[in-house]
Amino acid sequence: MRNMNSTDTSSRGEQTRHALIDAALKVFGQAGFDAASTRSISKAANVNQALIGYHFGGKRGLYLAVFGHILSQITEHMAPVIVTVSDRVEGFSEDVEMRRQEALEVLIVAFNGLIEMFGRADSAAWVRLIVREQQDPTDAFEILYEGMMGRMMNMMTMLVSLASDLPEDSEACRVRTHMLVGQVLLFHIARGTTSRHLSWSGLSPDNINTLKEQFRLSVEAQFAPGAAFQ
Amino acid sequence: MRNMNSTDTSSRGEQTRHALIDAALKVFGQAGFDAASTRSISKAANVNQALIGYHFGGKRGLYLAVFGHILSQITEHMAPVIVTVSDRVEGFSEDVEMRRQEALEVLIVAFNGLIEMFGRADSAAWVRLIVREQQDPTDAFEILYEGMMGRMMNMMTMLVSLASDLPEDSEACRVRTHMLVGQVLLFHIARGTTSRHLSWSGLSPDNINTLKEQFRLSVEAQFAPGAAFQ
DNA sequence: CATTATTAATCAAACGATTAACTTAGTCAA
DNA sequence: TTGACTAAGTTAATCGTTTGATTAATAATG
Repeated sequence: MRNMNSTDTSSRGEQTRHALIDAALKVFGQAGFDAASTRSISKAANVNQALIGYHFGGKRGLYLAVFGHILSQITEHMAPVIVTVSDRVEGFSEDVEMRRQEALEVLIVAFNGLIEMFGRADSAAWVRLIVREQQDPTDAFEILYEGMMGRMMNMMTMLVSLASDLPEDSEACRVRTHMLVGQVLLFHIARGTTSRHLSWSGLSPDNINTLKEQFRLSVEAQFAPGAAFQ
Repeated sequence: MRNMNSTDTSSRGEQTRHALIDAALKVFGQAGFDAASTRSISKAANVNQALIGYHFGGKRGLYLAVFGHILSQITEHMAPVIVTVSDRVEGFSEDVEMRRQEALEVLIVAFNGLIEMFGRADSAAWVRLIVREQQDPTDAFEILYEGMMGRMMNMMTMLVSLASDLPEDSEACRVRTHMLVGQVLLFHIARGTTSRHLSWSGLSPDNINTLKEQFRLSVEAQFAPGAAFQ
């Protein structure tokens, strides 16, 4: 019964699928998987409820399709960042101290890409979905991690290793990388506390700039030549 | 037949309420508010389903009661930490440099308290609930923030201010404080990524110690006398 | 004219809430 | 000590809704 036509990208069915994924992204993000009803999603997409079953096999199938969409969004945004990082890493100096400084710069570039991606207005919906999946990951999270997030974490870890004296595969290096990610992501994850403690409503471009600036100061201090990094 | 005290805290009803809150904490934490059914909660509590309505007015009332319970747990754990901090702050030196060093030490003590609290085995259930509430806070989150979390954030901000040159009410100071919290909390919030990137399953006492150690190194570098703070 | 897509209607299951009957426990007059 | 009386607590059953899924009939497409 169900059929995924991949040649007609703007066929009738394709439009419906797109409308459903778009609406589902918002409704799932707002309410979570269980609280979101297929009826509210189909209504938001201006589409008959039975079409969810027809095109995606069911509610769960639509949910997974949403994560496929998120993955493509993230990939699209981070691809140029990854290319930039790869290019610059190849040209790193032989000198240890110079290379540390270069790696530090690239590390900040990479994290700025992360901050900007999560700062985009339309990312708010899928940040919620990702956070929910983090709690007890399912197949949906697997799509993201295998597709992109794992790669990004490894890239960040490599840069941290180059910018410090920590071996790339050491636990300390991975923990410190994780902490850097935490410094950035909590502003998006813990909106409840963020909005109250900082009196920020949402994350304006100004707020994003403040974030990038303070993160840079923090990282430069942590990776300063004299810093006790072991 | 007059053994039972009339002002007792372990009357029949009180036992039922406790059993329900205990079970609800687990089920709500596991599945979230919507996916958790009153039937599954009452079954886990070995109690009739109608008693949720009788004792708490309904599902939502039980949910709020669970957050009241969480608040008391957090308060219980953090109270001694807050006392310690308050005491030591009062005895801080007049000398600026010495005070910075003292504040840094106390800051680490305070954060270690935070790390230990979230590291407790039984905290996993309510960490999930808090994270869920962070996304779009309701009355339930208000209970936590007004009751404890706001106070703690302000305390941390004060310590950051004393350990740096940042004014306590400056945006930079609050942002940096928030980043420190993020360094610690992401390990509990983003379990999906944590477990994959670090090959940690759950958070063992060893992992907690690693966390404290690496956090201390990070903070000492960030607050080193030479660090460019602001 | 056959494939693809859409529609309204309907299904059984699960949901939160509520009811009325029933049990337990503490109070107090006799 | 007893036993009727009352309030608090508990129980099984049922209420009306909403849920995700599925059906058969219809429409659009190329």
